[in-house]
Amino acid sequence: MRISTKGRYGLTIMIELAKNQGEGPTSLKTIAQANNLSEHYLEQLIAPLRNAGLVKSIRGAYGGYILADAPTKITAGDVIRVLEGPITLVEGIEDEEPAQRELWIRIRDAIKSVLDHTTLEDLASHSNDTETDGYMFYI
Amino acid sequence: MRISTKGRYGLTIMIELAKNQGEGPTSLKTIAQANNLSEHYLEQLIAPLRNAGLVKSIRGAYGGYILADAPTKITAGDVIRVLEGPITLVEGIEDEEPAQRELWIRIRDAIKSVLDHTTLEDLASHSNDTETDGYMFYI
DNA sequence: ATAAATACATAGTAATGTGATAGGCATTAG
DNA sequence: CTAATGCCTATCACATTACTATGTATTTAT
Repeated sequence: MRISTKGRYGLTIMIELAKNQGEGPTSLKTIAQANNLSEHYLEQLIAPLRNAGLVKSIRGAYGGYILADAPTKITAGDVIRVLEGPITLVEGIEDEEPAQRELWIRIRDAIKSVLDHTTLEDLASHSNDTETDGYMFYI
Repeated sequence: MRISTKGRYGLTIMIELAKNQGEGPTSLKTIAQANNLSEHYLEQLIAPLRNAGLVKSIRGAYGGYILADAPTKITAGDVIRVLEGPITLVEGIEDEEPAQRELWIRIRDAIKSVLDHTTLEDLASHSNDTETDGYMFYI
């Protein structure tokens, strides 16, 4: 139950685009350098985001990417769903054991609620928070 | 962001033990056959549950496993935590990008709340529900 | 005592996913 | 034209998953 770097880096890209919104295209090179990530790897992550219509690309020199919609209209769920795939908490659809079904449903709903109510604007506006707590990321 | 069969089958074992509570030890063979699972694989899953003190083993013929505590005292979180490891939503502890921190914290808290408030008794008492909806497992 | 049933242990393995790296083609501003 | 950038395909090392295989140790029923 881990969110891979796909989703995390994808969100990083989208947050950067949200911060630069209205200022012309932002290149992946810029984002990669600012976040110390591999530009080539980010290319692979933004391809599905483009195909999903979440970003628009401007090709050629001084090109880059812009958000396809306002930061208030794009949610973390939009991004995570594209990059982490059709997220299945459990795989077996015809689960022979109904005992666990309600548990997964409750967890799914909880995650879904958070993802779909957090917009890129929410995330971009917290970029300057600095408090850190490593344990916070363990369940 | 998927819960593997480790966690699922582990819960299956624990739910079976909860249902048979007070009726002597239940063998893995019985549980494996009832749920159409590999007994050998279940052996590997129950080892950490035993080491964590969630179940007790009775060796020898007509032995098996019993819950180490009442089904009302053991939560889904106890089981999932043991089998899915120290669950990290994200890995980087010293995250350079604080923008996403609050998102992961919210999701973590939501999942944690569900896992820690669902007991084996809750799960065992829903064993006979039969409604099915495949889409329910996608986020 | 013996045989059956069961827990306990270790190793191997095919398939898949992750997190990249490498190289090159296509497009466009200047 | 040239540099900057997007776009595309391939490859790869590593870890994880979901088992399977092959035992050994322990206890009970007979």
